[in-house]
Order: sequence, then C-alpha cells, then structure tokens
Amino acid sequence: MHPEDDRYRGLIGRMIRLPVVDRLVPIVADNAVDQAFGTGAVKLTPAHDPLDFEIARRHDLPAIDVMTPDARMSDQAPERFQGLDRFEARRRVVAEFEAAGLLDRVEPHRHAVGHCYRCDTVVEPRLSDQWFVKMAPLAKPSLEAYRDGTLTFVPERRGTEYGIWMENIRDWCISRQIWWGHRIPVWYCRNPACGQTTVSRTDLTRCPGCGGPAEQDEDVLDTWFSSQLVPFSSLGWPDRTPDLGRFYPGHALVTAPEILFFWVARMIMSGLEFMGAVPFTTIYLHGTVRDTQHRKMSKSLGNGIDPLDVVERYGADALRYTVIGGLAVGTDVILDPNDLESSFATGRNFANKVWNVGRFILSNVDGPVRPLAGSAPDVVHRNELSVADRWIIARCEATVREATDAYERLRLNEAANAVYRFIWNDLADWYLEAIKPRLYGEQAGGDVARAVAVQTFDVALRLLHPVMPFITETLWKRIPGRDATATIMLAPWPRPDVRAEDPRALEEFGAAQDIVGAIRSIRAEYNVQPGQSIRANLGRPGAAVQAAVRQLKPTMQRLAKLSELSVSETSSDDGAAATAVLPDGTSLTVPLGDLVDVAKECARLGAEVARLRQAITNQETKLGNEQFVSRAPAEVVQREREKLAGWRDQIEVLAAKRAQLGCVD
RNA sequence: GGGCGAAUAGCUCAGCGGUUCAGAGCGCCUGCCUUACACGCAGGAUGUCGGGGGUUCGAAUCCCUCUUCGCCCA
Repeated sequence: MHPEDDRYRGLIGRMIRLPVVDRLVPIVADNAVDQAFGTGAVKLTPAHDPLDFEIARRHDLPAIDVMTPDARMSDQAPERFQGLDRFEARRRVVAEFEAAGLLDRVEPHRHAVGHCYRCDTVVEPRLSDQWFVKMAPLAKPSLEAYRDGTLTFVPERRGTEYGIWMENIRDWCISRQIWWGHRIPVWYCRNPACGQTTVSRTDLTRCPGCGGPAEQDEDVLDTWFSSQLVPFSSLGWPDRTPDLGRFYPGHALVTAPEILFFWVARMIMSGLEFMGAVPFTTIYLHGTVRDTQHRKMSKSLGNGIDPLDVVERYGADALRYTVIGGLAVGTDVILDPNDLESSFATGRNFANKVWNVGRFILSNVDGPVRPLAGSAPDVVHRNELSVADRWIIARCEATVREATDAYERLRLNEAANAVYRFIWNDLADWYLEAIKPRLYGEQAGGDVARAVAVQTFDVALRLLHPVMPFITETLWKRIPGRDATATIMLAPWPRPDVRAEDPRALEEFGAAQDIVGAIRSIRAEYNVQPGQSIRANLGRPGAAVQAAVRQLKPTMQRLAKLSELSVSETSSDDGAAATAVLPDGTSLTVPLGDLVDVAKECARLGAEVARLRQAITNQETKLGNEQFVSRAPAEVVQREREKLAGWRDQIEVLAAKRAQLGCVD
C-alpha cells in the first residue's frame, strides 16, 4: 500500500492469506505504489518484476521464484500447478478464483512485458544470479577527466549528459542470457558440501577448493564489456606491443550519440583503469540521417536511403557534400527517401559546378603557370596584379582561415559551406567572369590571370578535398606541371598568409560588385533586353567607387553590358533615368529614354525612400536614447552614427531624383 | 518516470556567450541555350525568428513559463 493511503492505513504491518497458494503474506507500505491505479493495493512478486524486487529489498521480503527456466511452474508453486506452462497456470488461477467466488471482474490492461524481437515470445522476468561490475570506482576518475578538461565533447551538451550519467552511475550488469559471446569466466563447484565460486583466466574442470566437478556460468558477457577494451585490445593489449605504445592514446573518437553511455563512457573508464590514460581526448558525436518524419532510417521501416544508390545516381562527392554540408554540430540531417532528386540537389549541383570550374580553368592553361610566391625568376610580382587578382587572392586567404578554423573546431558543415561560397560565389561568379578578356587574349595580363586562377583554385581544391575527395583529386592531378605520382592526399594543407590580406582590394572590388548589381537590377526592372547596351552615370562617387572606376571600368561595363560608364560631380542628370543609390551614397543613374515609365520609377524610388525613412526614424530613436549613447560601447555608437549618416545620404539622392521626376504622392 | 534538445521563408536548416543577422540550399516567379556549367546565368518575391512574461539602452540570440515535437535512458 502507499503509506499515505487512508483506506489501508490500518492494515499495514498485518498479514494477509494469499488464496490458491494459501501462503501468509505481509502487508507493507511503500511510496512506489500508485494509489490511483486499480484498488491502490498491489501484490508483489519480487522474483518476477524489477520494481517489486526493489520494493522487496527495502522491506526485507523474500523473493520466491515460481518458474523454471522453461517457464513452467516450479516446486515453489502449489503442487497441483507444478510443471504447468505459465499460460495454463494463469488460466487455472483465474478459474480457481472464480470458483471460490473471489473474482470481481476482468479488465483488459496494457502492460510492458518484454517480447523476443525475433520470435515474439513473452520473456518472463525471473530472478537469477547475474554478475555486475562495481562502477563507482571507475566512474570517479572518468568524471574527473571531464571536469578537468581532459575530455572535450562536441557538441558540448553531450559532455553535460556524460557528467550527469557518471554522477548517477549504477552498477553494470554484464551477464547476458544469449547463446553467443564470451562466457562469463566463473566456475561453480557442483559439490554441495563445497559450492565454491571461482573466477579464473583459464578454463576449469575441477573446483580448486575441493577438487569436485566445476561448471562454468551459462551466461555470456555483455558485448559492450569487450567493446570497451577496443582502444587498447585492438593494439595488442594486454601485451605491451609497439603499436600500443605508438597509438594509445588516440585523439578524436567519432561516433553516434546513442552509444555515448554504452560504449564511449565505458571505453574511457576501462582506458583509465587498464592503461592509466583516457583513450581519446575529443569525442565528436555526429548527427543521424533521418527521414522527413525524423525517424531513423531502418530496414524494417523501409525508409532507408541506400548510399550506393545515391552514389550511382549523383556520385559519391555529391552524397558527401550534401550530408556534411547539412550536418551542423548537434543536429540531424533530414533527407526524403522518396525524393532523392531534391534531397541531394545541393551536392549534385555543387559537384557539377566544381567540375565545370575546373574544366574551364584547365582548358585555358596550356602549361605550368607562373608562381605567385617564392624566388623563381618568373614569379608574379605584386605590381602585376590587378584589383580583381588581389581581390580573389584576399578572398582565398579569408577562406583558408575560415575553413581551416572550422575544420579544427569540427564544424565540418561550416568548412564545407565556406569553400562552396568561395568557389561558386567568388571564383566562378566574379573572378572567372572578370578575367575572361585576359584569358582570351583580348586584354594584357593573361599569364597573371592564369596564375591566380589556377593557384586559388588549387587552394580551394585542397580545402574541399576532405569533403569531396574524388572530384578534387581528379582535377588537382590535371593541373599542369604536376608530377605523375602526385596526389592531393599528400599535398600540404593551405596555410594562411597575412601578405594576402588586402582590405583595399576587397573594398574596391566590392564597390564594382555593388555597381554591377545595381545596374543589373535596373535592367531587369525595366526589361532591358539582355543584348542591349545601356549607359550609366555615377554621381558624387565615394573613394572606393572612384578607385573601382579607375581600375575596373572595362570589367564593370562588360558584366553590366554598358556602352558607357561615366562619372559626374553632381548626383543626378537631367534625362529620364532610372536611379539607384549605392551604400556609400554614390548615385547611379541609367538613362533609359522611352523605357522609363515615370510613374513606375516614382513608385520604385518611393518604396526605397519609405524603407530608408523607416530605418532612419528607428536609428534616430536609438541614437536619441541617452541610455544607449552613454551605456553602449563607444565604437558601437560610432558605427550606428555612421550608418545613420549613410542612410541620410542615400535618401537625399533618391528624394532629389523624385523631385526632379516630378513625383507626387 | 529520469535526462537532453528543438520550434527561424513553401520544404530542410544555419545564425557557435546582445547592437549591418533577418540568412543559405531546395522550391517558386521573371528574363536568358551570353562557346565552363540549363545540375547553368541574371534579376525577384516570401518570415510580427512557436505563444506569453522577464532582464537590458538594445534579444531570433540571455532567464522564466506554456504549447507542440524529437532523441537517449529506465
């Protein structure tokens, strides 16, 4: 009974006679009883239920095993039941209750008794002798290794789980009632007068105590018991082999989070116990590939994706990029088994892109390119580099830092995405487009462009190689001048080089990108035919814009399809023109003659003005707040002030243009 | 029952100790077969960052709570 159940308070401590068995049973009070369930009174079968067993131990009750190993009634059951199958015995108990007038009613009830996962046979809980490993002494140093920072978990929260588990460590039952595995190395003397239990490294037939017959425990060891030894048993332990000395301890363990306790924690405990050192210091617990319902993929559910099928259709690199790029630390990857096409589109498209970038670059070089660094006589000098060259080199440098840092922190998705952005958005979209005239011999400096393109691509391939090994290796081998036996697998990892940093090139090329983008946007807005050239004027250009015009004018004209790109000191011209304003306040006007619909242009600029006005109002409120100005860091306040000034410049340009067009509203 | 976590564009998700973070891929819309790529190029639309409360000059981002969902263990 529950100790606070008023209905039964008076009965606690008394005895009750158990029908059918005719045995006297004590009535005890225990918090584990659920008062709300049924009558609130529950019979205990300590030998046949784990919870009952716990309660029985608290109240010092005997545990009576009424079954035999083959689930028949044992000699602990009343004689007329002995030898009966469990199901038949239950039927007879019910019948006897009924006959005696003791049966009130029968109700269906769902419970959680284990079933064999192969044959679905009900597995009866039954008391038996099992062996346990005392865990507290093993857990102590293992917990310490986490607390003192020896162990690092990725993601961090797994460390928290590890710590909690170690703190609440429970003894480990290592006996398994299955037919395969390592037998428990324990022998029992069959001589009743002796009965000695012997643990031995070598097999016994005789009891060392009395010389009587000895039999080994029927059970086998939990598989994790031997698995926990893998970090050193695989290297020859218990012998002190050269491999063991060389490779233990390791560095990082990469595995699935669901075996953090089963396996990882136990490898750490056994490593500290037997080797005196943790087997690894970093534990990377990766995500799981799941279906759109977040279910783990499995054969029985039929929701699996066969990786070989994906490899067949899109290639191994596409598969790898998709999974790695989508696996942020601590998250799972959701893929739709019914739509491989869109699930793997990202990786497939990128693999195709990398291949084509490589094809394009390689088809435009006919021999080894000039080195960008070193002491060779044909080394490219810094003053030979264009702004575009310096820009892509600086972007490449930034990508080396970003990707390397991400790899080191095991942020594999960030590393993969950084290289993706570099290859696609910087190299392919801008740099290769910018240098085409030089590659085609229409402009000077083709050899330098080739040198820069090949060498930044080479770096990108090496950064990408861990994620997409096949395409990167194939392309890398084809770079002219490569030794026949060279492999990217042995190529040095790209190292950051501060000399490649170039904030000015980033700013100036960035200005050119802004200009081209603004013009393309206007072209699309006014449905200017792709083949038609137009003019554009930059008014009151900022310093970076001026530099861009000076050095990148032909590039901008080509990428934006401009017949002319002029600069004027005023912010707008008189003709009917579409207008945009660059982030630095430079005005951009595109005279489109009849194409310009004044009403449409007014609306377009009006929307932009409204957006800026809202931003300016918010910013003025923020900067008008004395708390903000006085409490926020000075540089933050300064930055916010500059932002406001920039927006005011922009809105001024647009407002002036609207006035000139005679916009009303 | 115990523990951990997630809710951000139509979908799948980034945003890793607060002030250019409202982003990416896929999908969608418009125009392009521009001799590396149509698995492409250019442009574009879409979110009161699950609800409520709190801390703060300021929160998708920190705290509390509710709802829903998931994972591991028992």
